[in-house]
Amino acid sequence: MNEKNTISSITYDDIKKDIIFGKLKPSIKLKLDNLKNSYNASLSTIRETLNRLASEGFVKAEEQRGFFVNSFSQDDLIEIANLRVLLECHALELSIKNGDTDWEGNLVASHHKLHLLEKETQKDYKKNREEWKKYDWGFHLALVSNCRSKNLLNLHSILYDKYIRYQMTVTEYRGKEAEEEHKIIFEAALKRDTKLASETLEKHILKGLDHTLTIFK
Amino acid sequence: MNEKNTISSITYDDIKKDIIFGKLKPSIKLKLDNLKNSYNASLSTIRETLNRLASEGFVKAEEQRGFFVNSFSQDDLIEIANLRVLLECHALELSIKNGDTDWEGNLVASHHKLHLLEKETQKDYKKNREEWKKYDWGFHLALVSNCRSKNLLNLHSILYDKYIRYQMTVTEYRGKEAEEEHKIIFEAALKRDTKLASETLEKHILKGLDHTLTIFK
DNA sequence: AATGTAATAAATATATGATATTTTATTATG
DNA sequence: CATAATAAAATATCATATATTTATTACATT
Repeated sequence: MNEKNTISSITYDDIKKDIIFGKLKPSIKLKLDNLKNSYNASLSTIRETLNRLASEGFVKAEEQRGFFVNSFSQDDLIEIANLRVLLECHALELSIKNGDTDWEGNLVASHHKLHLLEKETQKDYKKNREEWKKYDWGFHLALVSNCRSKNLLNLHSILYDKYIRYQMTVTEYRGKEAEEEHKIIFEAALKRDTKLASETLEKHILKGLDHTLTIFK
Repeated sequence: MNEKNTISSITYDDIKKDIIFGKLKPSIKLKLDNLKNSYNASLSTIRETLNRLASEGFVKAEEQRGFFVNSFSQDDLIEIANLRVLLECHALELSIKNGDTDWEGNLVASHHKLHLLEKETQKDYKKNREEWKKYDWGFHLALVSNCRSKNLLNLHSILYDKYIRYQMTVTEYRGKEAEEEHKIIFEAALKRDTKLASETLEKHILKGLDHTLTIFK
């Protein structure tokens, strides 16, 4: 149920994915005619998609001059990381407070799946990036999913993707350290240790930021 | 310079405004053909606009079933108010910390203009709602404008509009009390009293929430 | 000859109207 | 009264036409 049927939504997913994983590189111009051919959709459909992505901040729309993949900058990355800390830690705290059995079960499952994949990822990061992102997202979403604010969850998911877009350009996997952080956050959340969970999550995001900032050096 | 030339951007502004001020009522279906006629634009242009507004959360898009003005609910309003507190107070604190002369000047000006208009507004709120919103926004923007995070400012402006959409349906003006809060925030910001400014801003938003919640009773 | 400006051509974005597909409403049938 | 078949309405998509921007060329000035 709730399948994505329309060309529009398929195109949206495809282009967004290509931006996040760097197939469509920062700052490049998105020429409508090119996109039309590579994504097999009409101009109107492409424009709808780009307008949506522009609203979310993955694409920059310049009136009558066209669309561009949003550029990278150190400041932008720092802003995004800090906002992610603000929203995700807040959501995590709410989530833990509201914590119920379903949430806990889902959290255990998603951490387990992430943990399994982390081993694979260490072998060949580049190859497994998409998979890794899927399970990392699954875990972080499970953490905050019980915050009872759809508005907050929406904002958070966009911010997560923006953060990850930068991270996906870094060639080395942060690995061991990040896994350890995941584990601490996970266990703290189960124990309802809001403070430890939130503080470790903040560290986790900011250390990821540091790791990613190397691309600007 | 930087004028809004395209039909698309004009239509976007118009429809957004009509949603915020309740001319397009919550939950109603936005039939493309009707909009096409009332806003004098082609179907594709209307669709572009609605896709943008859907991304921002003013419109709900249901695949192959069309577009609807986002519905009202008590929970949604509470979520929005709380998120506005989180983001706006955070931005205010940053803004005050970075506070410079330009920021201060702009703040004085915008508070002055708001103060002048508040007197007018008391006479005939319904008539002056649009004007009031413009100056209230001017003041709140001036407060946070120095936070040095474009990402934060973008999110904040959308949240502000969502909050105000609810408030615009309330017939009575909160008046005196809100004006007093504005004044305290303003003076605290000038004195660089971050704590007082932030705490009063939080109260201000939450009292506005209470006032608006009456529409659900 | 080098540089700046104006005129033209090409590329591109914007906007529209026509067609195809899907959903919703209506009618017919068991 | 429920279900199936049909008709109507609405959405989604596309192909084409118009307007704007960008690139190229020609011309004039120092």
